[in-house]
Amino acid sequence: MGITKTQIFNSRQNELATIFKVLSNPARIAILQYISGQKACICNDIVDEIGLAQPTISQHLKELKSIDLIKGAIDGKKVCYCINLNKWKEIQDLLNSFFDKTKFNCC
Amino acid sequence: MGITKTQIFNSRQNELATIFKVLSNPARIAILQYISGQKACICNDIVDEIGLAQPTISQHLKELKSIDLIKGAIDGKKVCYCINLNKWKEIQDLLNSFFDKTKFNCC
DNA sequence: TTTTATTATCGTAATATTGCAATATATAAA
DNA sequence: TTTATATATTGCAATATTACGATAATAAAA
Repeated sequence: MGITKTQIFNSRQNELATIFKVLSNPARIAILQYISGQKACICNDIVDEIGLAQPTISQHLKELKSIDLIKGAIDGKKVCYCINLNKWKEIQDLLNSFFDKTKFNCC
Repeated sequence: MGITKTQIFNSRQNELATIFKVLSNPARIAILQYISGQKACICNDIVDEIGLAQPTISQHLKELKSIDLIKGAIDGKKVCYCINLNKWKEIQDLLNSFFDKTKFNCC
C-alpha cells in the first residue's frame, strides 16, 4: 500500500502526524535553525549554508510553508524567509498538550 | 534518490528528525494515546481498538520501541505495552528545547 | 503432545519521500 | 531589450514507508 489510512483517525491525530512529518527531516530542522539564527531575513543563503541543491531547498521550504511554520516575503529578486512566530508557538503548545495529556496509568 | 543525506547534518538535527519521524504517523499517535489512556497495560487490544491489521500494529509498535518511547513486558502469551515515562519526558524536553532555542531575530 | 491464542517476522504491492538536473518564471541591472 | 540573478516547478530515479496476507515463533491450555 504505502498510503496512510487517515480516514480511521481523528483530525487531531492527523494534524499532529502532519506537523511531525514536516519536522521529520534533518534538512528542514537545519533550515529552521538557520533561518531563526540569522539577524536579518534570509533568502538563498540557505542553499549555501545547507549542503543541498537549490531545488531541494526550495522543496523543503515549500513543505515548511505548507503548515505555515515559515513565511516568505518577496524582496526584489530575493525571497526573505522568516519563522512564523505565532504558528511556531501554536505548534509548540499543541505538541506540549499532546505530551501532557498522555497519561501513564500502567506499569 | 529517496535517501536523506544524514551525513551533512549534525547528530542533534538527525536525532530530532528521527523522533519526529517516529511520531509522524496518525496510527502511532493513536497507539500512544490508547496505551496511555488505559488503566492497565495493554497487548493486542490495540489491534481491536485501532482499525489496522495485527502485523501493521506490530510494525508500528516496533518503531515506537526503536526510540524507547514504549516498552513491552511479556506476560504469558500476551505482551503488555507501556509508555516509557522517562524517555517520554526526555523527548518532550528535547522538543521544547528545540522550539525554545530557535530565536526570531528577523522580520 | 496437540491445539489454541498472541505476537513477530517475511515478502510484497502500492504509494510517498528525497534529491537533483533541466527548465520555467520573475525581477533587477546593463 | 538583453543579460544576469534568484527562486519555483517539473520530471525522474533511488529509496523509504505503509499496509497486509502468509507464516513463524512462543507459550498457555487441553
